[in-house]
Amino acid sequence: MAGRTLVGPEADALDLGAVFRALADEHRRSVMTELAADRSDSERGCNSFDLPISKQTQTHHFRVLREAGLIAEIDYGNRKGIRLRRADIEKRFPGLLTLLGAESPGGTAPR
Amino acid sequence: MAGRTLVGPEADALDLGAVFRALADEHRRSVMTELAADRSDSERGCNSFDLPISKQTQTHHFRVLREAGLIAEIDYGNRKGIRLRRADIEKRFPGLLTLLGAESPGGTAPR
DNA sequence: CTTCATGTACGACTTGCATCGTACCTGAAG
DNA sequence: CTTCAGGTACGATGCAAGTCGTACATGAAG
Repeated sequence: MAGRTLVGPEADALDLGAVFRALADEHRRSVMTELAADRSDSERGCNSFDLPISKQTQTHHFRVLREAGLIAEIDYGNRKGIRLRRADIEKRFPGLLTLLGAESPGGTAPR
Repeated sequence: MAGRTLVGPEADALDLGAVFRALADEHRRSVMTELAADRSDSERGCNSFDLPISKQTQTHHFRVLREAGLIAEIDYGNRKGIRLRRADIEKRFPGLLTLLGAESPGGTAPR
């Protein structure tokens, strides 16, 4: 029941280059935007994001997000959970998550 | 004497994906970090950044930064000036420039 | 004019990366 | 046990991007 938690680098070791590279992809950014919008930071299933890509590619993207230090993955064996590392991100790069929310209001929004 | 100013998209049209893609490259990020650190926002020559890459590649990188809306290029014909679009960036993505300054304190810094 | 430094245009090369096909593993349900 | 869904590992593929070589344009200096 208790799965092993896979985490990337520690909070102080987060690399801004890796973070920007991770957030450069549309699919990964949409995942992060959803996670950042949920203030409860509840654990989510990794197929609850409705990504229009195959399973293998999703695995790849979640790995990139984890290695960038943005999320933690909880491995249950045949299932996987995703959790946003909000505290660590805010500690190392304050304001980054707020920035993700600023994507719609004025950008692609029809207003 | 007065060169033509080349600017990318307007402030409201800045795309977060393009911005992250632009900042994902080490060389472009170093340029932006230097620009963000100079609070006077003075115009700078484009070879004042000591980039360890060829002229052609520098041209390419500055073009990417301009098309992402992060800088403006002033064309003097045989010379070029670089200016940070601080106001526009702060208006659309407040806190982004501050984030660039957070690269050293705790990351690659020797402490 | 010629010379020179700066920057660009075009093309080629190489690397990185997103994507998917196939095969395999894991745990739950039957 | 078998079946099945969720996830991973590995390899292949196609495309985007960083890099540079060659050639050319621009304006200043001589």
